[in-house]
Amino acid sequence: MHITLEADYAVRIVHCLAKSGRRMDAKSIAEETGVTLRFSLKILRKLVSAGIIKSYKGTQGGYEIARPLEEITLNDVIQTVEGPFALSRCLREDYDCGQTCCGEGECDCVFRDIYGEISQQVQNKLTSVRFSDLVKKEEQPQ
Amino acid sequence: MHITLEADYAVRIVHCLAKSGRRMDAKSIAEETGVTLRFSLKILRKLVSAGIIKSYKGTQGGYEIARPLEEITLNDVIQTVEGPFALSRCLREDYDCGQTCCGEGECDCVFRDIYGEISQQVQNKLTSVRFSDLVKKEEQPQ
DNA sequence: CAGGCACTACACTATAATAGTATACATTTC
DNA sequence: GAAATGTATACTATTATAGTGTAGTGCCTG
Repeated sequence: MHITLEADYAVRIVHCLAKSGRRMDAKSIAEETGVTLRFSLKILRKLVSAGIIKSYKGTQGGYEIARPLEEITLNDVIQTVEGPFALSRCLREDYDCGQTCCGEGECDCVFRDIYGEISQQVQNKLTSVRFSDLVKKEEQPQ
Repeated sequence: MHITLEADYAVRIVHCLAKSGRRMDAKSIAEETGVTLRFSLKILRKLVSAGIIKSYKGTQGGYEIARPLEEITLNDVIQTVEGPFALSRCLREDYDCGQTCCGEGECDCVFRDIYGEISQQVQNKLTSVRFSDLVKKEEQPQ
């Protein structure tokens, strides 16, 4: 029902890096966001793979935002961790709902369309939120 | 991330009763919906408590829809099983997100508003779907 | 008015998904 | 070349979901 804690953490982490505007090492990110170091590292790697942040090894290494904040949306970050938002399992391609109404593999019941539409709306909404806006909003409260 | 299977089953069950328009016993409902009998019974009880369906004991007992189909929405059914839709845990009253940005008990970060707004939209959408429409839609396909 | 049918109640177990951790390794800078 | 920092993969713990067991209650029918 909820987005996972991991996705929630990922959002916090990107937000943290976006706010700072500088390179930060995993330890600082973990402290700042309240996520354990190890779990942060795991999430950071996924964000790197997704091209949302860049990593640098060695002394003075760390992570920084990889592209303009205008081009990073909430949906990008959440999707990196848990895939595209789907209200019901039957929207997943590989899911077999087992309903008599539905054929093999592909669910075809009346609810699929409704769930699909709602999921699309959620994705659109999440896509409309850019990290540039979030950072701006906090700099000038109100 | 997804609504639970239980909620999904609950929707199928109400839909099944709505379509039939008659009293049905748990066994028939279970067969019709593909949900195991025991789990059906559990869900049926919740739906009875919520006033969505009525139950009758004894021989010739069973379940039937308790109010006009126009007054039963997808949201009613899903909410009965899993409470109001909330995209993130921090929307739950009792949840402490542990973030440094947030005070005790009440989360106050920038994302809360966004998640809250989206959750409200999902609820509105789910509330707009009445079982009367669903049954009608299937009687006259297209 | 008794017997069985059908729902009720609650507590328990199993499974799966999420959350978190351990260990070993690969780069980079000083 | 040593310390700092990220990478990779596999493992364990915890929680939530899904499903079951057992006993009980009320109602209809014969």
